[in-house]
Amino acid sequence: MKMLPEKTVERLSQYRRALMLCSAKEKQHIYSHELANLLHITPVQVRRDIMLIGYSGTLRKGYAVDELIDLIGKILDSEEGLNVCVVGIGNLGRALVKYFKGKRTRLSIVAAFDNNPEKIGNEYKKVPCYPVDQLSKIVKEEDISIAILTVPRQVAAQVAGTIVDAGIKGIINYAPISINVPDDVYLGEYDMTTSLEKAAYFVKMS
Amino acid sequence: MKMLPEKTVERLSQYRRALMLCSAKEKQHIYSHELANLLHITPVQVRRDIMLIGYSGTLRKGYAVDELIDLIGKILDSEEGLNVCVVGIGNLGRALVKYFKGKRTRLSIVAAFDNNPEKIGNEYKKVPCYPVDQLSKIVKEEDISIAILTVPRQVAAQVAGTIVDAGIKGIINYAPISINVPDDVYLGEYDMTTSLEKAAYFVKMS
DNA sequence: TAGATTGTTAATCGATTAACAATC
DNA sequence: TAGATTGTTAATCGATTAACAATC
Repeated sequence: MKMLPEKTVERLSQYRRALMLCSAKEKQHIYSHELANLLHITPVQVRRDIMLIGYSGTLRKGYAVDELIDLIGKILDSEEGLNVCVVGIGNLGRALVKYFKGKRTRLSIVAAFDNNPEKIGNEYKKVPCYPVDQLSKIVKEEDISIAILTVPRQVAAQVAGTIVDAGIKGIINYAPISINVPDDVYLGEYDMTTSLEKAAYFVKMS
Repeated sequence: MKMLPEKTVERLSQYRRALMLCSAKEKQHIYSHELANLLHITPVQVRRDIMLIGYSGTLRKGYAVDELIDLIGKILDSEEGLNVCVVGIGNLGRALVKYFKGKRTRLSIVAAFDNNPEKIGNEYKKVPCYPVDQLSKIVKEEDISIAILTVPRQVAAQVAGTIVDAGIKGIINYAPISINVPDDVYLGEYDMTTSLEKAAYFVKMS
């Protein structure tokens, strides 16, 4: 299948989560406007996204919840699953491990890395913590393809280099500085300072 | 001044941080292409953003670092400063407090809220923790205008209601569900599951 | 049938990039 | 002068929304 637009991919992830809540409540069909309300977007956008993934609803009945969940799974998930590591196991790293651990069968956090001797060798939510200099080795052993970077600003660039050299294919960067990666490595940057300053600007201006 | 585009506001926050690092290294001028490299964007975009905020560089010399920092401050920061609270002081809430505390003079985290009795009454990085049912009172007393929401999914909707009722003007939602707020309240939603699933999709497809 | 809903194309909007004039 | 750089308009690109046909 052709690559979907970024924003559609983001919404598919959110549709799935909303749909799984519906499924848990035994709701079997859902209208585009209902799904739209759950995500606070428009019904047209929902229908367009669903059109893009090639699914069809039933007129006057809406979309079959479980079918749509399965289809989104086929699109978003890798058949064999992907392994993820967290680099930097401070508060933010632990929040991520705690949140993701066990949430998805096809996306699992299998290792953490840190340089604090007190943390190395420990497990957090059953995820073992290794020293950063073993990153390359463990990434190969455990076949890890995505790294979540939650280290302090000062070491972010250097650690990012280590991660890229280890052959990681995607990095999610929560460190408060932009990092540099080759073109063939996916990079998502999420900067909490920027989020907060942006909110402050729009609150001030409104 | 007229409202700036969202993306420009985000980049201004990042320009400022990069510029402050330059300033700390006693670098006094910076070219658009240097600033662009630090953020991994194009020089044209840097120049266009700087044009939008009405600043001018010097031909062949670039932009004066400290002047630009000051101007971005005038645009992003409120003169009187804004107060912020964190609602839900788990790992993620603590990560945010630890990271922001003392970072900005015009944007301070002044309170945390939680319902866990072990946390109430404690301070974390000098930020006091109150029970959620005192939110409205404390928000008024401390003149808080922005809330960062880091509570579990199950209670997010309800807590969001409490926050809106207390008169908060901006919410940054890190809870893994979309929340509903009136039109006049700024809402930024940052969903870590979506970030990770998006990365997985593009890694898989690349 | 009338109303509600899906599916899809075309128009619009917002953001980025290309092109280039100005000038040190 | 030639080359490097800023500043700005116009073109392009990507995403959303409006409009509407189809149909249960």
